[in-house]
Amino acid sequence: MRILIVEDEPTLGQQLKSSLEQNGYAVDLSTDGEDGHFLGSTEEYDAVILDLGLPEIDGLTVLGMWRKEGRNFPVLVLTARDSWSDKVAGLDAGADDYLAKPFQTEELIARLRALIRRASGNASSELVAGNVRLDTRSGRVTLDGEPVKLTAQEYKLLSYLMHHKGKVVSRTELIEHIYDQDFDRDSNTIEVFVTRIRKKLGAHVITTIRGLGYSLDDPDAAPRE
Amino acid sequence: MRILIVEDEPTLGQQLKSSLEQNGYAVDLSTDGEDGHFLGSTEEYDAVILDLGLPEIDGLTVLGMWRKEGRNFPVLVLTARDSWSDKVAGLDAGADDYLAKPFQTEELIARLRALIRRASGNASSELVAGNVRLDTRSGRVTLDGEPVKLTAQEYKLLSYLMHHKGKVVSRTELIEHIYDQDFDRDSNTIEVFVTRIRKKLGAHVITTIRGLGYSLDDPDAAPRE
DNA sequence: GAAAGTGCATGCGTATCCTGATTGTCGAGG
DNA sequence: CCTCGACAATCAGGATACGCATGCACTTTC
Repeated sequence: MRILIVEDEPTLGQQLKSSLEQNGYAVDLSTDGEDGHFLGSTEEYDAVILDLGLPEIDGLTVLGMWRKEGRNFPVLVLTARDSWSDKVAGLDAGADDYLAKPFQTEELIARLRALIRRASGNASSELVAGNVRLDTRSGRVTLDGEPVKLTAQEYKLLSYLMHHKGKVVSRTELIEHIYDQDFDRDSNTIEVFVTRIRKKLGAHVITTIRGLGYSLDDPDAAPRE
Repeated sequence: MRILIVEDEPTLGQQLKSSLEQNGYAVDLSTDGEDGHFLGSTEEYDAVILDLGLPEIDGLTVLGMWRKEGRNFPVLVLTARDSWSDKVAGLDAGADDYLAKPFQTEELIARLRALIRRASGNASSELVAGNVRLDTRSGRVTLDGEPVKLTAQEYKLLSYLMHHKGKVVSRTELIEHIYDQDFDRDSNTIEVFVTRIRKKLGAHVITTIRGLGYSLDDPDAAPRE
């Protein structure tokens, strides 16, 4: 885990740096807003500790610039000022947490842990097979990055196949998982939807295994010409 | 956005509830740990406000149980005690933010906003999708820069969709997050409000995915079908 | 008490699904 | 190598469930 500290008081900055390093973090320290902004824009950090009372550029300004640039690392804001209106401004400017000086180092570290945990918490569960991607959280499918519109049944079928990538899935298994309970077993709906999916995503995505069922293979895993 | 408050002091609890409701949240209120835990385990919340000093079961215990069950909504912890060791314990137990009593209601709401914003992966307090902008701080919505008047429910629905931009949101999910507990699940209210929002903002903002739900797309991110 | 907001019910139009028939492929055996 | 049977793919038309729009009654707000 890599942390950036932007803090103009050298004493406090150094003290924080060594505390965090003792806790296993890699720490970069910047003492003014301009330099700090540059580091945050160019390097990759898991979290940033930002002092509001900076010379030259205000901390809030720096934060706003990062957010405009699309930087979305979690930011913990430090300030000597203790009025709640400042807190509100900081939080609304895009800060994720707030700590008023003076503070206990233990508390800072605990909040940092919580921030990083949460930031990594919403990782999107994405299934990938070749040039097809299916995000189960958002329920959306892309082909070579281009979004593809699937109907409800098409999505269900593709989703099941991608969850069982590489495995041969029989028609009855598909019917059992896509439809509820009693459904006319001898109908060719599955074939119909396989056809439709192939039309939208390309024929190669779903392989037919004659007499057994279908299979969805990842070309990367099994390179074949 | 739907919030759960677990607070044993009835006066404070009610006061918080109405404050949040005035700010457009759907709020469930629980006055003891056991009931609160049950609600948090069974219903869908976007954030939880949890008092540590509860009768029967301790707040920290409740929080720990939720996290063990895999519940990962953001939790804001309240406590009368002001020692930092309690804060550390709370944060390590899985809390995402911390507020010591007494506090300003404005600060609570600001922190709540920040929590929800981060939980949905957004860095800025202003949500943008195409030519529609929604400022969560002021509760204003603009279309091509022109302010648009939305009713309370319309705003709630749009806000939820914008917090989950790109995701396909089912009708039940919308109902669960816009309304509190008891509400008739099978009604066409959602469709009605979708219609009304489309009338005000244009039909293109909300996409219908037949059989699955609705989705709010950013034209920049999704150029063509 | 007027005005605005909310939620339910109705009828309508259409995208989506399923069915059944037809056409197309594969593979074994002559 | 050709033929034939079995299985799979495709096509198109009708049925249906789904979502949309509108009107109306109830509630809330000022």
